[in-house]
Amino acid sequence: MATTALDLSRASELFHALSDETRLEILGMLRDGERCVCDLQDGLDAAQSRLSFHLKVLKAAGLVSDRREGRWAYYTLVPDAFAEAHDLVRSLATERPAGQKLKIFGRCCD
Amino acid sequence: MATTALDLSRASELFHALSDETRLEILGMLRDGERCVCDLQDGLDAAQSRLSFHLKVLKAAGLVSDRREGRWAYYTLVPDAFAEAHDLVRSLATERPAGQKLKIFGRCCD
DNA sequence: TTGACGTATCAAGATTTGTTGATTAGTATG
DNA sequence: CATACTAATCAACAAATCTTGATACGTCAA
Repeated sequence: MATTALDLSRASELFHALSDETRLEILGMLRDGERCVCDLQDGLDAAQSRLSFHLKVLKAAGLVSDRREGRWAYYTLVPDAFAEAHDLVRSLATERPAGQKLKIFGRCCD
Repeated sequence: MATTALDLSRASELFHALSDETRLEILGMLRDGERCVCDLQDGLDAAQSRLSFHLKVLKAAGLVSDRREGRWAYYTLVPDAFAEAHDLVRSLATERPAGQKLKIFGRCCD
């Protein structure tokens, strides 16, 4: 009976994190596996603080996690968050079950 | 051999359209099927111009389509766009095939 | 034709987001 | 210890986005 009242604020956070090209490039690089920030910098040639800013957004959304090792920081994708995004997209596109239709007080335009 | 070089600007447009709570609410209402703008207004109690603005963003991203009938405008979900978003999320989360790994000129941090 | 209605568009302002360069904090190395 | 290095944070600015209220446009009904 799980009702599918999707969490709007979570959904918008997730999609917002995915809505910037720099961040998508970062995620693209992480598809190969874990990367240190310095590699990402080389790959994207983005200013260090810019990269750091976007990594922070991605991490806040739960899409990546980080690991410290000595003076380096390594970032990795978090599959669960992608699964979550995936599900959100699907439920948005899915017709609401008959019993759960929204009631609007009669169409104004009939 | 289809290479999966995902279209960043398209992806960010799509996710940006999904990244706003008002727009997600609109999409949520459209899950029940086609709606006229006036119904959406009732359902969301949002100013008319605000609604119109968000519908425009959704339409520009291809997530909804509109249909005119007399003085009313009806909006509907466009399943293809959701399928596209769906695929984008999946490919972001999917490990890049071995042959297509990005080459970075040696890790700076080894 | 006139007036009411539904919707889109526009201009102005507010808010949020992203960029840049400088600084800070922590860690390794000489 | 002093220095170099990685990365996070901050402040200031720039740019994009959202909101609001006003106006314009097309359509319907009297």
